[in-house]
Amino acid sequence: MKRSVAEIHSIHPDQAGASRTIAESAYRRIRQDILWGRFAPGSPLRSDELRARYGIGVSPLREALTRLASERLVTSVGQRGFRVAPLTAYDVEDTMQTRIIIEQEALIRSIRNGDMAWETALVAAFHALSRYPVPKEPGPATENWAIFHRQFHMALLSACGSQWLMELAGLLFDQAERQRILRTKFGPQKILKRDTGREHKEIFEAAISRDAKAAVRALESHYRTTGEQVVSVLARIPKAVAKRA
Amino acid sequence: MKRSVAEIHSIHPDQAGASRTIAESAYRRIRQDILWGRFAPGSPLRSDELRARYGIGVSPLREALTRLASERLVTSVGQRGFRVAPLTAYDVEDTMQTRIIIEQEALIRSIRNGDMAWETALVAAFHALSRYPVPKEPGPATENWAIFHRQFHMALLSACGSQWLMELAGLLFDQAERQRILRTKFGPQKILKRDTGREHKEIFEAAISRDAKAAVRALESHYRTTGEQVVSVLARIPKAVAKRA
DNA sequence: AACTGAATTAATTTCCAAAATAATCCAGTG
DNA sequence: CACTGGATTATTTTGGAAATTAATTCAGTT
Repeated sequence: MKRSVAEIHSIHPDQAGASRTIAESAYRRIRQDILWGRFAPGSPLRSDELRARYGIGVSPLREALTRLASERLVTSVGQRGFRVAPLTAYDVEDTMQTRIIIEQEALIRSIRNGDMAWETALVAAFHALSRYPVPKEPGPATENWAIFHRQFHMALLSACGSQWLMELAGLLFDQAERQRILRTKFGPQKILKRDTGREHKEIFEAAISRDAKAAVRALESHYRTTGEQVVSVLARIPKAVAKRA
Repeated sequence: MKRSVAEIHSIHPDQAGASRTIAESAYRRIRQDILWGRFAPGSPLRSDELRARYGIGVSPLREALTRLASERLVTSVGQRGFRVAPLTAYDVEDTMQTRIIIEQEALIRSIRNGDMAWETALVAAFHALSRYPVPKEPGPATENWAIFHRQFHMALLSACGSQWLMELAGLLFDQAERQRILRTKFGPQKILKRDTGREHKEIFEAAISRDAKAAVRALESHYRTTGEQVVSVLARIPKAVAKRA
């Protein structure tokens, strides 16, 4: 039994429709704030502060944090509350490698199974991404670019036929996304002697021409470079020092 | 940077120490009840009923269910509550295949990296599993066997060095575990013309003798057989009919 | 009968105050 | 001065009542 692209596509919170509950929307807002580095890695997420910040009660807040903990964006220790997940070189490395495992498989299957709908969606996603100017500095334009970026990468995999692979790929994508954002936000500007547009083009063209080997190679190198860049500026990223042992 | 076996080992809820909060223990108890098929796939999890059953308030209950939803053991639709995740042939197939991808990689790395501590832990886990009588019918003995079974499979992978791979393997193991339990609980008894003990022995011996190829092959066939058996009795597994469209 | 929609009932979701636990402070002691 | 233990304060966690939303019932109409 196989699933259509449309069925599997866009299962992720980011693109899902309007939130039906406060807990859901709190989850998204906090998630976004963590992804965009508005809380330093390791910093405590105190319930009163967050309640004030998002204007909600404890129950939906707790629900949101629990959910984020299960995807490793926050950590939680019983009776000692929640913190933004810290970030170590090990985490970056591990995320990158695991991501490659998952996406490699998904990409191969996608290229094998992809029908015309897949091609079309991919072309569209690539076009949107390539036409959107790569932002020079943080701001709302950057956040838009990030949406197109995510959609492009997910579109690549979307014909893989596996709900689990899609979900795990999304999960790890967002982990890497936080790392990437922290890097651009706190790392030095000049590190950017890298042509991301070209890298995407390479992946795209290999995928569209059904060259699985080349596509996987390009994707892997793309992720590897990102990972290495993050590691190289890790020291500059602010970390909240654990006050409470 | 690499992590020790001990660090990565036993990160999963099942084996973690005593729960520090009610929400945590509710999470475990409900989880266990779902895994062991005490709620039919698709059946609604009504908050009043669960509160009475586990003797807890709404807040920890909700937290537990949210957490279970994030690992796909329950589904949730905003404003319409939670249900035990349904089970389709697609789910079984997808879980199996994804599991193979993850564990294959983890097992290869584990065999490559495993030190003496890994070997020792593996020998111990295998011994415990092989000496424990394979239970004929459901009961507490079966639940004990399941613990040893899980520990053996995780011990195989425990030297892979990747936290993510371990976590994802655990997640998918438990998905497959629910499927397996549903099968033994509701499927016909006689299907058991299968020597699980032999299969484990094969995997174990290949791993210990550092034959990655053979180990992966044996593991894959082990999982494939399990998956096929589940699919074959899927129709017999009770499903709650959706009363509320 | 089949359909509509208002009224009723049932369920989930939220807020908040009380309870439980952890962190901090501080005086007293060796 | 370091250290212990008890009191104080800060924070998390929980239970339940109130608010919100969904499901059902049923009278009125065609």
